[in-house]
Amino acid sequence: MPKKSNNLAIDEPLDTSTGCMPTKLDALVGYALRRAQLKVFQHLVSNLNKFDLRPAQFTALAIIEQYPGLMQADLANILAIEPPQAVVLLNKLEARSLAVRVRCKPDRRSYGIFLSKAGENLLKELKEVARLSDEESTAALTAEERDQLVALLHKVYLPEA
Amino acid sequence: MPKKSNNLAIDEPLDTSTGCMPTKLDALVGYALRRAQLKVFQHLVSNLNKFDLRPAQFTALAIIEQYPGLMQADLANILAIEPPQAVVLLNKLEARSLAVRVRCKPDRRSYGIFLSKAGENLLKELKEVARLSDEESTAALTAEERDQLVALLHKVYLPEA
DNA sequence: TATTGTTATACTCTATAACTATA
DNA sequence: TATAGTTATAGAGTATAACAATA
Repeated sequence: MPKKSNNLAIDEPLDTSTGCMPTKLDALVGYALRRAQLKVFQHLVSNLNKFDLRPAQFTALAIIEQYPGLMQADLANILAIEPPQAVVLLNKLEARSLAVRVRCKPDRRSYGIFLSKAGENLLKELKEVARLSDEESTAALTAEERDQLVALLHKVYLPEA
Repeated sequence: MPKKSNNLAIDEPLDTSTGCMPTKLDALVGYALRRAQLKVFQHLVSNLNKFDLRPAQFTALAIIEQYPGLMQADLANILAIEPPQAVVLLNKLEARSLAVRVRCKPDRRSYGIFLSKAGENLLKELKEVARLSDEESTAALTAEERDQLVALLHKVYLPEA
């Protein structure tokens, strides 16, 4: 019979030191998504620390490259953040001369946002860092499984499909 | 030839109103994970709002059910939060009489944490809510794809495997 | 001296309302 | 009046240091 070491409902003390305990919640998509996202995200955060950048700042640079001249409101929409957050984010990028706001001629309320040459160069490097960080934090997957995972995730969050 | 409507690098204004813009970043696992997680998580948040509960509180209830009598430090470890966060979380659960702290006889510094009968009953309901929320927010997936996704996510964040 | 839980604190992220300047 | 951007502020979530009680 099992030994009884104390008066609690569990006889064996839990060993929660291994970093990640499997629970019954793992069957939920939302729970599994959260745990996996947290791991991959934190790995990227530590890789971007060397550049004194946050993931959202890297994302913003990539979006500005893809849509040069876009307005702040569009950047906020694509990043899924509120306009006030876009302001502080852009302030930091502009203070580091990675991006610039250019007053729009036809509508002088808005700006066109562009990457600086320095921003372009840094982004090129960051993309490789992100790709590598991705592979490292999902090293348990084969390349094929990684593609499968990304395809399934797209089905979840991209419209139409 | 394409019409030129302004002096920006893009000729056509962006339509970012559709909720989610595809970008080149979608090829990154981390980015896709984040977007999908955000969508599924926010759906759960709005479903749990009816119960005035946050996802972490639901998770805590489920973990306490699985490991009745566990210590606060273990709960913190499994939830991947810091001990001070576990304190406020448990304070709220205890204030609503969903969980209880019981002083541990052999080591009077620690508590054993248990669900109340009300906590057990509520958790039963919450599990169904979470399962349904999961299915709704991943309605673009077949049941088989959902299982595939969960299996791939486990490979990413669970040890050994 | 070390450990469990706690308090206090701070820093980030997020969300909202109110303001400005243009339209 | 409506819109683009901004400011101010408040609420979560998260992390650390310092403390009390117990071992």
